[in-house]
Amino acid sequence: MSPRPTLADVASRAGVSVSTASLAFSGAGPIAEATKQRVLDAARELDYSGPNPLGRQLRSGRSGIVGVVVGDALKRSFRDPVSVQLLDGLVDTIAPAGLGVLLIPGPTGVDEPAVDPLIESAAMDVAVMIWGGTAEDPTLQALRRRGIPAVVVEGHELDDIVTVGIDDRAGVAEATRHLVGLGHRRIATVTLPFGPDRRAAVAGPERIADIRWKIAERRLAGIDDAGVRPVAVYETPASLVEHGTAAAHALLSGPIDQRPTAIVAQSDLLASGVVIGARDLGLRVPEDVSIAGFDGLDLPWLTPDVLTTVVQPIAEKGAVVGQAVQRLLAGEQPENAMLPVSLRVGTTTGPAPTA
Amino acid sequence: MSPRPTLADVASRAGVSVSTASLAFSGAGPIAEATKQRVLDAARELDYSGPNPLGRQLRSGRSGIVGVVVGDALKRSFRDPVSVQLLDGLVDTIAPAGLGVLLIPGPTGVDEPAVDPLIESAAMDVAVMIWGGTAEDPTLQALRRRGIPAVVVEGHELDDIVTVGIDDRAGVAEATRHLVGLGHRRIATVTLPFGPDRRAAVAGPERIADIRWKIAERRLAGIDDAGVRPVAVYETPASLVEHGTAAAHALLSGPIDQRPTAIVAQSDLLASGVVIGARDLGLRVPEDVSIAGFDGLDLPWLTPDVLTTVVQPIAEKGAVVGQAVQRLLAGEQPENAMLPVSLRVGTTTGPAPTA
DNA sequence: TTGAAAGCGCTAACAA
DNA sequence: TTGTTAGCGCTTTCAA
Repeated sequence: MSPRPTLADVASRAGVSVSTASLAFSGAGPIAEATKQRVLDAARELDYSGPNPLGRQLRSGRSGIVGVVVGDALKRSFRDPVSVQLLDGLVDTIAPAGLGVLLIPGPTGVDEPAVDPLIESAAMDVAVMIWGGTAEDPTLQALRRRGIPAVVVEGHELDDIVTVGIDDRAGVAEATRHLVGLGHRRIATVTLPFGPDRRAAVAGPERIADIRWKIAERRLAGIDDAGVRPVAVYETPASLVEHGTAAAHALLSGPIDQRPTAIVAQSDLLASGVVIGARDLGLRVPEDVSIAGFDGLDLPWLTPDVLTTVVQPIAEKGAVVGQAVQRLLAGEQPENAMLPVSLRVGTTTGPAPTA
Repeated sequence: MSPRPTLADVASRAGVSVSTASLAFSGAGPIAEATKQRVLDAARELDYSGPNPLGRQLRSGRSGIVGVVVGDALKRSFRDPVSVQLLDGLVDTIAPAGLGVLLIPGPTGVDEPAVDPLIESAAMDVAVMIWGGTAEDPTLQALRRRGIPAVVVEGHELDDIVTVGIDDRAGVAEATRHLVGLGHRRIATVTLPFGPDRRAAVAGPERIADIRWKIAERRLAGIDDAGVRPVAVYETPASLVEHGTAAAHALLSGPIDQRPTAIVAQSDLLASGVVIGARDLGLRVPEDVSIAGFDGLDLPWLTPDVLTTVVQPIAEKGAVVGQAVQRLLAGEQPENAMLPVSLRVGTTTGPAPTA
């Protein structure tokens, strides 16, 4: 089989110059209809399927690729519907602009601090980090070094990157106040990971003072904002149902007069795990314990129960990220964005037990 | 800010030729250690972060990109853990080779037959379709036209593409025989989508004769292989819990002497939905109705129940796809692969009710 | 409306 | 071990 034909082959077969042939495909300049047809015919005859993107990319200096750094192994990230829906909103927004998403696995753990080779050397015009990242993040540093602009979701606000987040602090505060209003006084919380050194345990004050990832920190601060001091802060290694279940077992096994009457989880997956764990222990939800989540997901397996949760506009967040990406590509400097959230009261929270 | 430095800038600052500078970065030839250091120093001084991938790509004719066509809107595809775990296995396998995954949304519906523009014009060396695709699939045709080799998961076996699948037909047959062995005679089945025109309804014979997507067809054939004629075939629009629940409502609402005593679902998500739906109707699982699934997922929210299911090696399937991709890149012609499955008996199947 | 020519940034023969 | 040279396939001035 012969090598793939190039634009030059097509041009010579059509009896025109390469530049004219280019025009026939790009439509980026005036060209006689007849000439154009001749070029396209020649292309068909040669089985030429259009300009090689590699040539175009080198010439334009643009790859049309948006690198998306997911928080972790894909397997873990994508078990989280929040990441997936965000990605979906992002793709929907940038696809019309001809941009594609390159998946880049994030750091797998503390022990393996090396960034994925794709971050060092893949062609991309912009990068998106969908889950946090600290200022000294090696990923961010590598991107900086390469001069690739970045959009960070739920991260620290830094000067040289664009941040897109939600008002999660206020959301958690509202959920907490809702519980206080129901008479709850012993409130515990189940959090997202504090940083790359993921743990599954109740966190002490020193540990809490050393939270790396902003998202956990802000949502924890929301409880404080509501004037509540949680009776326990349980840190999970990932936003997954099973970690919520483990948290429930740890938090709810104590004597009735000491165990929390309400639990605020920092994600819906964790919250639904807490619901399951509470039931494992023979507790009724919400009669014995009230449980609130965060995200506003649809959790079909919880039906008929509906989680009380802080609803965040996930797809919209993805769209906002997509817009920021396009603005960066256009050479503009997008503003940081902060999207609002709202409390949705479901069936998993109720009056505090009177006992 | 000045334009990004190029290899030529670095070379001239280091007082060497461009090709020597190239060697300093690629290590693809003999170079004196001192020279190399000089080049790297010059690079650091100029804030040069390594060769521009675009140049390398054009030169080599390779983008290092594997386009992965997901079955549908990402949102839907990635709610399916099977797709996600497959992708994870694939990424793990090809990442060490420096290959990246470009996400390409598949066709959204019948009404919108256009393929994603990325398929027509994104730079990629190989394409992977993670969920079926028929011979006349526009996606496959576009790839063919562009001369991009393809690996298809769970699809038709075609001459010019590599197929990776599992022995699902035998797996379903085994699950069905397990039920027959438990005394079940009235067995219904809940299937994956038949094709792009997704429906949620019991399918008649004509509809069944016109299944487009191989995966549903093969798993249905497995029931036949076990010598069972299903009392009803319920087709779902997607492998999601809620569709399984709807199927259960449709299949299990009839009078006790007519309703199926066992249901074989073509996925675990569907099966767990069926379990939930059966319980909604006040039926006990497995006392009143036995339910078997397919995939072998961990479903934390089903605990303490464990689904009886056909376990498939999903991550391994992803790895096999990754190997096929690399072989194609090496110019070889990989064999089609068919991976084995095995039945895992859980707590959701039991003896047929004696009534 | 078309063509000639330059060059995007890099790598790889080949020669020195 | 290093340098010279050519060119990957394309787009875009600029001139005709």
